[in-house]
Amino acid sequence: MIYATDFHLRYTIESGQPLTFYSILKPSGRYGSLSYVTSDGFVQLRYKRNSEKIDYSFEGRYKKSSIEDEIRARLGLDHDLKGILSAINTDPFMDSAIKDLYGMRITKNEPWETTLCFVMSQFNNIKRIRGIIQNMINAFGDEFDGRRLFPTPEAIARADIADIRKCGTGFRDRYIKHVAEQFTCGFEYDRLYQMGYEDAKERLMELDGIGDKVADCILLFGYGKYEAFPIDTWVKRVVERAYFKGRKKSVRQIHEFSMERWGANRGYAQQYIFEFGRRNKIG
DNA sequence: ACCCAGGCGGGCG
DNA sequence: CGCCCGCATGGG
Repeated sequence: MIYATDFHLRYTIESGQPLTFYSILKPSGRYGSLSYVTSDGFVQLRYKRNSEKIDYSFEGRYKKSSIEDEIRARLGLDHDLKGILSAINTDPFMDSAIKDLYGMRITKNEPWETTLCFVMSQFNNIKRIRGIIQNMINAFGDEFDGRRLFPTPEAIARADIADIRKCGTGFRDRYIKHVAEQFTCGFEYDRLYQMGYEDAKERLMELDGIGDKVADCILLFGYGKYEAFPIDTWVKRVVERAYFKGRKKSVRQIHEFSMERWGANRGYAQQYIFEFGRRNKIG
């Protein structure tokens, strides 16, 4: 049993971050049930009304002794949400986003899983990304008790590029193949945990198919580096509108602005801007 | 039919 | 640097 306060399950899951939570969210307000798959197994959660407790069950290669810590980490439940949000609440716009979405947390996913999902995300939409990821799970995931786990980089590295494309990846097929090969051999992705944000980002961007925005997503959702501020079409438009009277700004200028305004927790600021803008169709 | 989607790489000035 | 272009695919 996991205890969770200042937590909104639906906002967290629906805000486009842990894309492999492809499956079943049965929402009811801030509560609901959720099941997701990783490369290690399957997890089911029930966040119960009134008790603010999360019931869980799991199958796969998880250890009973550490599964609660893994779920807490994945859902961002150990973050000091109150403290972070009060630190980034610098203006009326952010204040309304925070009031609207209070309890939304930044999840911590596996680096490889995050990388695959966000390489897939370029020039794409969230609904279709989820479908393609599901296809890749079905096509390349190891079988466990009749179900498919999240595919390993090895499975995709040795796959035929035409079979990758059959999952619906489109032109991203060669990026996916390349990144999987690098994760299998040559790219020491665990080292990025020890590296500073700037260095880690530079290293990620050496890979074909990973640019400024995708690198920031990987660092934010896959490595827990909250200095990352992914700038997609939504965030760019919303920031221009809310903070620059609608004037066009370059990605570089928005990076500098976010750094000055929100500092070390600007990744959280980004997530509230993104989801608030998307839900209210601002931009 | 037309437009867009959590962008990126490459080529140009 | 900044700007512009093509890129697969499916849903509104």
